[in-house]
Amino acid sequence: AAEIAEVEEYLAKYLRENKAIVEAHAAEIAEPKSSKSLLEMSVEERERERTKDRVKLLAKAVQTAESDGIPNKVELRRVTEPTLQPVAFTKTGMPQMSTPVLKMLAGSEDKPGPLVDAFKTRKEGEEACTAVRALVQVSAINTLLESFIMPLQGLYGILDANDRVHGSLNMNTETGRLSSRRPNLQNQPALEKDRYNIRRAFVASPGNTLIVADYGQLELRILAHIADCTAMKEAFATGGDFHSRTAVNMYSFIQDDIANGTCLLEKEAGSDPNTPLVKDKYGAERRKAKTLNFSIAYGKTAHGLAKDWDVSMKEAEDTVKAWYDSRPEVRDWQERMRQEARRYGAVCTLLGRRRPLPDITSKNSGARGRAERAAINTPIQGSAADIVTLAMVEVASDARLRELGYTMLLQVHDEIIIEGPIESADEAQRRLVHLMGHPFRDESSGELVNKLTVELAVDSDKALSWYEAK
DNA sequence: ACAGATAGCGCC
DNA sequence: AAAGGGCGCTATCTGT
Ligand SMILES: Nc1ccn([C@H]2C[C@H](O)[C@@H](COP(=O)(O)OP(=O)(O)OP(=O)(O)O)O2)c(=O)n1
Ligand SMILES: [Mg+2]
Ligand SMILES: [Mg+2]
Repeated sequence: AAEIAEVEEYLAKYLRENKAIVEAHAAEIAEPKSSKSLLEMSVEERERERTKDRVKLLAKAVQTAESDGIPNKVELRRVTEPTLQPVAFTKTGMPQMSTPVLKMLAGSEDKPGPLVDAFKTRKEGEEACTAVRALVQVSAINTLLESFIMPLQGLYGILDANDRVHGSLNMNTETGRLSSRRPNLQNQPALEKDRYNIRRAFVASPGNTLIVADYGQLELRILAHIADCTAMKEAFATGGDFHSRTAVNMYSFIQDDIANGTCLLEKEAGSDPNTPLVKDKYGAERRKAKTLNFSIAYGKTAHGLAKDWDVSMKEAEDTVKAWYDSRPEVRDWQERMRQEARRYGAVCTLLGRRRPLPDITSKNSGARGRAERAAINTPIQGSAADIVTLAMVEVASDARLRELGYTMLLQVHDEIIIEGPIESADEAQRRLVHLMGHPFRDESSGELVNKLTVELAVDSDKALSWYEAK
């Protein structure tokens, strides 16, 4: 609601500033769109159509989505054609109207983009830029409302008689992960992105609690094991956290905080237990670092890095090089996986799940590059899925958890959620963490063990709602 | 009017 | 947008 109010306020301000224009063009706004294509029109007709589209755009922007909906791409295209040079084209050759393109065209309040020059007067151009900026915001919020809020409000028929949701878990992915649908419970907004507090809608039954347990740095641990990377395994053996380390490298203010003694990189023996860790104090920064770590690990190039993170090509190259130089075995292992894919047309996971990669020999460099990156990702992501599946089998069949009244609700790739009576929560939580940390069954002894050469660390929390369990 | 593709949002 | 990987949902675009 706060977010919607913010946008409405923005649009209201815009309305005040542009009301006169909208009113002055009431006639054109009322007039239906010409059925002719822009190409068939005379110069005068085309000019009138563009004026019409522009003022309709303004009118819609100030009305917000409730009445007429927000302008669609065709309308935006008609406003920007034909004087504006298209930035990019769709597959079928139409000028692209994607969000990055629109943002670029509209620019910022201080510095309008090229759209400003697409109109007869400067004033008209600035108005159009303001409208497009407003529309990009409204559009993003609309997507959130449509794909997360409205389904949970029951607008698409996915609720049962008690207003509960029962998403399906599917076995349909290339790597062995599960997916979830109707609703997708594996992509609900989380943490700072959960601006509507959607996760508060997911609650335990009365008398019960949710227990959430998530592996720490799961795929990096598996990479260290499979590639047999000495530096990574040593780091994990002493409680190392690569996402935190990367966050420190990325943000000088975290470095300062650590130098100041008011923050700790990782938990280590003999350190003050009251000093907060980077992981807890800088969670948002650590999540950005996580994205960077996995992006590089799974084949992101310096070019892509420079673009996405807005850094120089030099800095991007140094970053990728440093990442691999500190993990030489990973570089070699990835090359072996590409060779394996070329030789056998497939790669395998820890438990032997096999993914065919026919495009590995494609003459299309785009398709081939994709297959090469899949060849280095699938053994890791797929092995992580293997391990989580093993853990889920143990959780589902565990006699103690059953006695305590706990049932498994969901997995989110490296996270397992169970629900049961509050009074047994502590023991159930310890049990869940233990099962996830020791998901393999030893053939001879029948004991649950961890067969990897790295520890499987598990973070866990419990709460009445999913929102609180973080 | 329909079906498949695309765009843009979210998660791991 | 674009040479990180793996997904799903909704509205819209696009071709028939
Ligand atoms: N942008 C992302 C996010 C996640 N993953 C994969 C690798 C992760 O290991 C796994 C699980 O996601 P988490 O968010 O739980 O990440 P980690 O387990 O690595 O970190 P944390 O210690 O915060 O749980 O999903 C990925 O490939 N790309
Ligand atoms: Mg994790
Ligand atoms: Mg996770």
